[in-house]
Amino acid sequence: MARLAGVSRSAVSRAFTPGASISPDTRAKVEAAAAELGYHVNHLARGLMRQQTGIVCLIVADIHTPYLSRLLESLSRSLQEAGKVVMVLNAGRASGNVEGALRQTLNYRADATVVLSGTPYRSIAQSCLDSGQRLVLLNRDDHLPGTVNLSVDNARAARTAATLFLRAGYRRLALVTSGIGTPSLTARRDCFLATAKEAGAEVAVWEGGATAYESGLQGGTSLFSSDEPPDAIFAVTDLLACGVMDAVRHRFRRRVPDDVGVIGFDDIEQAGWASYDLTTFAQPVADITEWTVRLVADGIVEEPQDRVFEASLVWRASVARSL
Amino acid sequence: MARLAGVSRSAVSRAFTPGASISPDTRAKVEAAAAELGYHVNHLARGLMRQQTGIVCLIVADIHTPYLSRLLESLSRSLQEAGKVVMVLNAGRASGNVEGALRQTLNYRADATVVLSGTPYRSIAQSCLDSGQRLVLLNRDDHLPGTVNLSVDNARAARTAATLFLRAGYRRLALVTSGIGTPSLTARRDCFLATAKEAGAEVAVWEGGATAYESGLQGGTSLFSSDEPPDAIFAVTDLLACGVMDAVRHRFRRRVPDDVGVIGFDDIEQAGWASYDLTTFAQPVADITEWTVRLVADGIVEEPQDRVFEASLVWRASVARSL
DNA sequence: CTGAAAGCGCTTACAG
DNA sequence: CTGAAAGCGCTTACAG
Repeated sequence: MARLAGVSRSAVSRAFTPGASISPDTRAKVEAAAAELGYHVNHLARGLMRQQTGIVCLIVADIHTPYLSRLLESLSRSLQEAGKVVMVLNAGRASGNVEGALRQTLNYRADATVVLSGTPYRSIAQSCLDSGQRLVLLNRDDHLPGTVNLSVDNARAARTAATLFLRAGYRRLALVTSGIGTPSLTARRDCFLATAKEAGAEVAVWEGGATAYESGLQGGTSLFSSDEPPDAIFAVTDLLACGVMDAVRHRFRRRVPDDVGVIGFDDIEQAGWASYDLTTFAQPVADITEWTVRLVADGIVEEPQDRVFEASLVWRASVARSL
Repeated sequence: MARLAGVSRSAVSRAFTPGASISPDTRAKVEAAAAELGYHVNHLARGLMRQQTGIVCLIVADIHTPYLSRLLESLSRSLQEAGKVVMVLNAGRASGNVEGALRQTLNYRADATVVLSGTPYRSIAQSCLDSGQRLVLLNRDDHLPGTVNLSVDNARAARTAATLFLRAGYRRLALVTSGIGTPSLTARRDCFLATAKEAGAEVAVWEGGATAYESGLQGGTSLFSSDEPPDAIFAVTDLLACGVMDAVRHRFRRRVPDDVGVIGFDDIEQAGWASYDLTTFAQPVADITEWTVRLVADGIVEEPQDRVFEASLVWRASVARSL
């Protein structure tokens, strides 16, 4: 390559390094040769010398899920636009775990890794930090020193949900959540329960299954099979909420929002579909993305700070308007 | 590292190479040292020497879409289990294009790349091939020599859809498709139209927008605003079908399947939800995944062969049973 | 602005 | 089974 261009290896290196001091003339020669040979800088070799590879790893499970796939889309796009390249490490049950993914992260000398699902052990996370990685955790509540936590104000949203129901005149509240107690879901549950209690309202709780449509279907069915079914249900996730609504409507012929109010969380695309028209809280995907890029790609060095973003209420038609 | 273990660099290399000749004794020493130092083999450097990096790139747009995110999940999981690591290159409009993604593929010396969305130019695809990459294209109809095409039998499915409608007694057929003429969508449209024509049935066509729920909503609305609305609609995609159903039901108060039959394509999760219960064709995700892994990770060298998989009919409740 | 040299962290014949 | 040496494809001081 250098030979064909008639210059030194250094020169070709400089030709592909933005801002390197090289004359337009030699650059042209290099570019011509590159075009002829189909030459592409080997970023792996480059990463070996510079102290960065340009790789940022995204550790995630349940990619097929509406919220996570949207976050993945947003993150991958923005990271890419910031000049990074995204490695996706699937940490689902069947496909290895968070630890294995974190190890890959080390093997490929990622500049940074962001954990969307699961919680890493302290020890391996520390290894990542030690290797110079930036580590950002999304929606975890454990705080590892040196990492950054980006999260959502679950407490406030859950409180709002309870308040909304009460104000609209619903009295027999219920909560549907999955059996997988991630920090986010637990926070939503606890705050909803606490707010209801303060207001003197009882809350029926259904907890089980994965965070999926089927669980919502089950939960809704179970709740409505009791002697005194609820008249308002906070489903801790839109997927659950869709299941709940379908149970309520198709299995029990109840109307939403007249007979029963429903609130979800995430604002997945389906929440806006006419069949659901679900009142919910929108995940601050843009904020999460923006800050992740800032932390991970822009090399902000100032003491990394945790952030809590608001999940904004999206008013739709699954809750009766206050009287 | 080698020093701490008291062995040569070669020895530590062999300790991490499965099947290398090394005594249990020195392996133990190396492992102990590795644990103490938190050492992880640098796969980038390794990739420089061996002729493979272990990286396989997935080029994809619209990751947030139900079908694509499911395929991505399946592919990433299986590739990972086969010992590969997945790089996701977002080729959406706003985030660079297929060419840019393919260039990254070259920069990172991927062992293989699979194109889920978009069609690469011949020239750059050729560069990938020249660099020794395996290149698999999903659902494209252009055939680049040296690449493998994995696709779905769109023609047959579309023919089946038309036949099903006709047999069930529907007479005023319609087709809803997006304005983006990907090979798959075009094939579905053309075969549906041809089959209907053979049977002497006219088909109203609505074509526009992205392949999304909103387009379906629009298409359904437009079709039903005419003097003679259809009584059966083949939506070329489930997302479109959901939009169509919502338009039909919520805007025109028609019943599915009594007043109008609907068939979709993809079998996304939502197609199975009680609010839709959509008859559709299931994408052969398992087949696609299996063959991709086989081609990409298992190093099958035999002359690469294109494959066409069947999309199996999933009978649900959006089409009336034949009389 | 340019080139020769050293080095990034590995692996792989090659001897032993 | 093991080590010394060469080399993968780059970048980066260091002189000029």
